[in-house]
Amino acid sequence: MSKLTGSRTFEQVLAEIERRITRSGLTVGDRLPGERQLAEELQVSRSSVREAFRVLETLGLVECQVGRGPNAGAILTYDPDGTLTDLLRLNLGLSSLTMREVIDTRLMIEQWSAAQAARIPHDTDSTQAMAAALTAMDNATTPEDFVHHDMAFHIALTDRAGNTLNSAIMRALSNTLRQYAVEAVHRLGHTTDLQTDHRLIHTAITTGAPADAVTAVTEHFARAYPPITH
Amino acid sequence: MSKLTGSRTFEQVLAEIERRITRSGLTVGDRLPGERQLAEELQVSRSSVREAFRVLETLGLVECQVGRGPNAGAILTYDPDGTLTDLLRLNLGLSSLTMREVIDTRLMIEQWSAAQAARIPHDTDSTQAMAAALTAMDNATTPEDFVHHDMAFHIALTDRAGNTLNSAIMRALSNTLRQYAVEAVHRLGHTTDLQTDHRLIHTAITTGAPADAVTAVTEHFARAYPPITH
DNA sequence: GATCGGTGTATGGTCTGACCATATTTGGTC
DNA sequence: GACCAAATATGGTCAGACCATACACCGATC
Repeated sequence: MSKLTGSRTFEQVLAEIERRITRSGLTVGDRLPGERQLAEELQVSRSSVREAFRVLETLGLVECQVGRGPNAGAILTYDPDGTLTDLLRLNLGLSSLTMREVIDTRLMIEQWSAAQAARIPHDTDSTQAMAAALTAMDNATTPEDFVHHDMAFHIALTDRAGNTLNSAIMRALSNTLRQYAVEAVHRLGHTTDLQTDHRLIHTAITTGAPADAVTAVTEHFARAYPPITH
Repeated sequence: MSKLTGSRTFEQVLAEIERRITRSGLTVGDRLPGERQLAEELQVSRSSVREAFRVLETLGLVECQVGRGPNAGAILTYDPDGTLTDLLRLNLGLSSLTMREVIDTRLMIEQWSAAQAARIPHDTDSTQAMAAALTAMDNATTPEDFVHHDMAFHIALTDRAGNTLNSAIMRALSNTLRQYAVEAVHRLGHTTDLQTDHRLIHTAITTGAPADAVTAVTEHFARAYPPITH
């Protein structure tokens, strides 16, 4: 239960909201009661409700909109990426995590995803996304632009494996590594080798060769994020 | 920057706190200014500071203690597990995630960790933790007790690979699967096969056989979490 | 001098009530 | 029917008060 049950009032509000979500079958897109209404229903102050909402918002479960109408209020949503990205960035700032660990975890997910993607039947969405990212990288003129489409390529690869949890983690890891990747491209000075890697990965997946896909991903990472780096 | 920069006041407070953490080299164990002081320094209301603190607390970066003295106030800490556990549980509640995805991600991490652990030199701490968990599982009398030590075994395995990010994710996944695992043990009716698996994994790691370790982990999961399950 | 106990105080936790900004809804006017 | 203005519901913010807690301080006692 961790932080969602406790003596503090806002934690009890959290517990009640979680109860309503699980019991009453609330799902993504549904609206939560307004702050004032929930405060009165639960006999707590609006401040406590608001603190609970901040927690839910941090966890990527609700989005809050001001104003009036069907789009206003707290809406249940699904966005773990933001939470995970914040979590990674702040822990990197606190030095309780190293860039190398982030890179290794991303390699782990991509190896796994590439193997899975090569085994399952074609998924037009993610396949097209990968192909589009490849050509976009060919046409990229700046490192920033290249990295943008590079991220799209690797995310599409992960999505193709079909595990939404891995996809969410992958997105957060990519966000965290974005600036790092831009600098890496600047250092390399060119992107031809990286694109060669990408096409090897792409071919291995589309031709259904899991082992080749894993090897290609591994070699790509060795080139893009050599072990020397901090 | 995601949620940490925005127009809302508490988001600016968050940005300022993050700035202080990264710039001023604040680290785990240090104290943040009190709510009242920070409110005055930043010329915002205490409510806004509190909402920012709730976010930081949710992200596992600070712990708040009431009272007075060196242990009171907001202390920088490091506990991503709690955040991730909440995140997983709530997303399972929202049905935006399935138990199977959680299990697959855990398998991925354990395969990777087992391979890493078998390659690196012995680490007395985690090696002893694994051995202790094995004997504790032998002596366990209830499924709850068994699962408790089973979790310790698998977490020690992951820790042994030396990636704190993977360890944090692994802990959260284990927490999420705890009840599920207890029920699985009840269904099985006995734990001898599981223990055989554990000892195979343990031996493969301590004798430095990465491939065997991966195989053993994979087969263990096939037994403990067969693909039929919901 | 050391120990014990009461008081002071800084801290987070909560509540109330007010006001603002925004976006939709409502209703009146042309 | 189209358009514009007022009403309204919503989150965002603020100020100020009070409570519970846990340590700090200081005096009395041994």
